[in-house]
Amino acid sequence: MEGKKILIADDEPDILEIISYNLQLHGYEVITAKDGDQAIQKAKQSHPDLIILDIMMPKKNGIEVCKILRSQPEFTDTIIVFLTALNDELSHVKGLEYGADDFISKPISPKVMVSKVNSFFRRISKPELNQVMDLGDIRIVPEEYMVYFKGEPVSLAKKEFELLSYLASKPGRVFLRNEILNRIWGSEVIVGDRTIDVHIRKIRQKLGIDCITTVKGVGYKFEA
Amino acid sequence: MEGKKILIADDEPDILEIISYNLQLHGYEVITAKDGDQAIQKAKQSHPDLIILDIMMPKKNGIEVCKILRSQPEFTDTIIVFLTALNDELSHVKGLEYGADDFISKPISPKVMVSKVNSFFRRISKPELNQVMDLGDIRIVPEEYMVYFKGEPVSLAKKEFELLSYLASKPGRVFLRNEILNRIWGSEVIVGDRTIDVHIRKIRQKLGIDCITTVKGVGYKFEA
DNA sequence: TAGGGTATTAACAATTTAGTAATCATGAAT
DNA sequence: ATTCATGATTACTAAATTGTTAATACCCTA
Repeated sequence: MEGKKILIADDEPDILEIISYNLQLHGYEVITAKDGDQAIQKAKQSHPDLIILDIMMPKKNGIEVCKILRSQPEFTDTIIVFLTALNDELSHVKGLEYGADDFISKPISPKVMVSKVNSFFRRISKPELNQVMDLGDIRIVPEEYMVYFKGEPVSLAKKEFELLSYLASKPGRVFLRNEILNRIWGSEVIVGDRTIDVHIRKIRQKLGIDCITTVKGVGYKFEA
Repeated sequence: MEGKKILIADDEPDILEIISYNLQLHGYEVITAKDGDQAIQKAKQSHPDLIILDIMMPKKNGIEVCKILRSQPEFTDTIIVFLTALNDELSHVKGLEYGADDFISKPISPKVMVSKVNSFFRRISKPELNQVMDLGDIRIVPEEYMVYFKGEPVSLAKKEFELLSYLASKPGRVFLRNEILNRIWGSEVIVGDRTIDVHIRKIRQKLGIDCITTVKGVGYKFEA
């Protein structure tokens, strides 16, 4: 990943050190911050592509930082990820509310950290994602969060839209349930088994046609 | 190839000696056996990545050894290769029928032997799975969980698809019923003997042509 | 050509998996 | 404060897949 910028905020210098060292080894540009205020300040001046926030930090905690950044237009597209203690359910919930994209549980090995970071970038670097997609009768316009069926606008909710865009990003290709969960819900968020189905159903309902095919025991695929 | 284990079974000590010496020079770990029974015993205790079997051996011949090993779950991914006399067509045919992956004709120079062995590992180490398979009129696209017959899409259920993909992964090679069970159902799951047949039937039915040949008493093979 | 073993087949039963509708919690909008 | 949309969950239903059985059919060999 050539020269992507990552901001890491944590109050433990050791962690900051070891993580940033390893990420730099893999070609990332790393900026560090040791508390919440610094995180905000550095984020504003360097515009990172990915921000990793420890929840527990002096000055402002990770959630506050996230909340503040998310409210600014220039950070709407930035990936924001939290570092959380292993079973910190509350932070997960709070984090999601304030626009976190995913979570990383501590403790974590540098190796795993790097691979997680790689996957975040893989996730967003899909070029299709911000481009208008024309697929037969269906046109997906990410900019507007809108889908058009034969020219008629159909408004989908956020999750529905993301789901449809994801599937449509590679028509014909089957996406496993797990892949979908990881991509749309994040790797550490656990949602019930039927949740995907329900969203799929809503999409089918709203579009009026069945452009999504079920592959039993495997997953779903988009077909024009 | 760092530390791959190779088992060679041949009843001529000279051949054993010269081949194993040369393979060791190239960084392979070599185990030798001088007859069929020993080959089976050593295979079980050392779990080699590649097994080279002379056809003509005391105790049990190469084909018998192959058949026995192939029916055990732990050897489904092991490459098994036969040493055959140059024009021994019959052994070639028989060998394929009992699950050999390839043949090496005798006499063979150590140099050629080493390069053949290298190529076996190269072939195996790249995961062919997920790759589109084009086999005459039939095209298998794992990504889509779809099979095309003369361009026409044919949708198979999960098990059917897995089964077909497996057989088609090596056209001409016969897969023993046990191998199929181990690979598609896993070694813990026990299903009746007729189950495979039924799935094979469905595949034949859906595809409309008989690309799967029955080898009575042994197993099935894919043929384009 | 009769018999043993083996595969094919169709019908059925079991199991697994997805679809659905109703419901709840939450936050945003009015 | 009430309403509304979203998103998740639940319990139930529907459907497809998968496995079994049992009645043939097939082929080799004697």
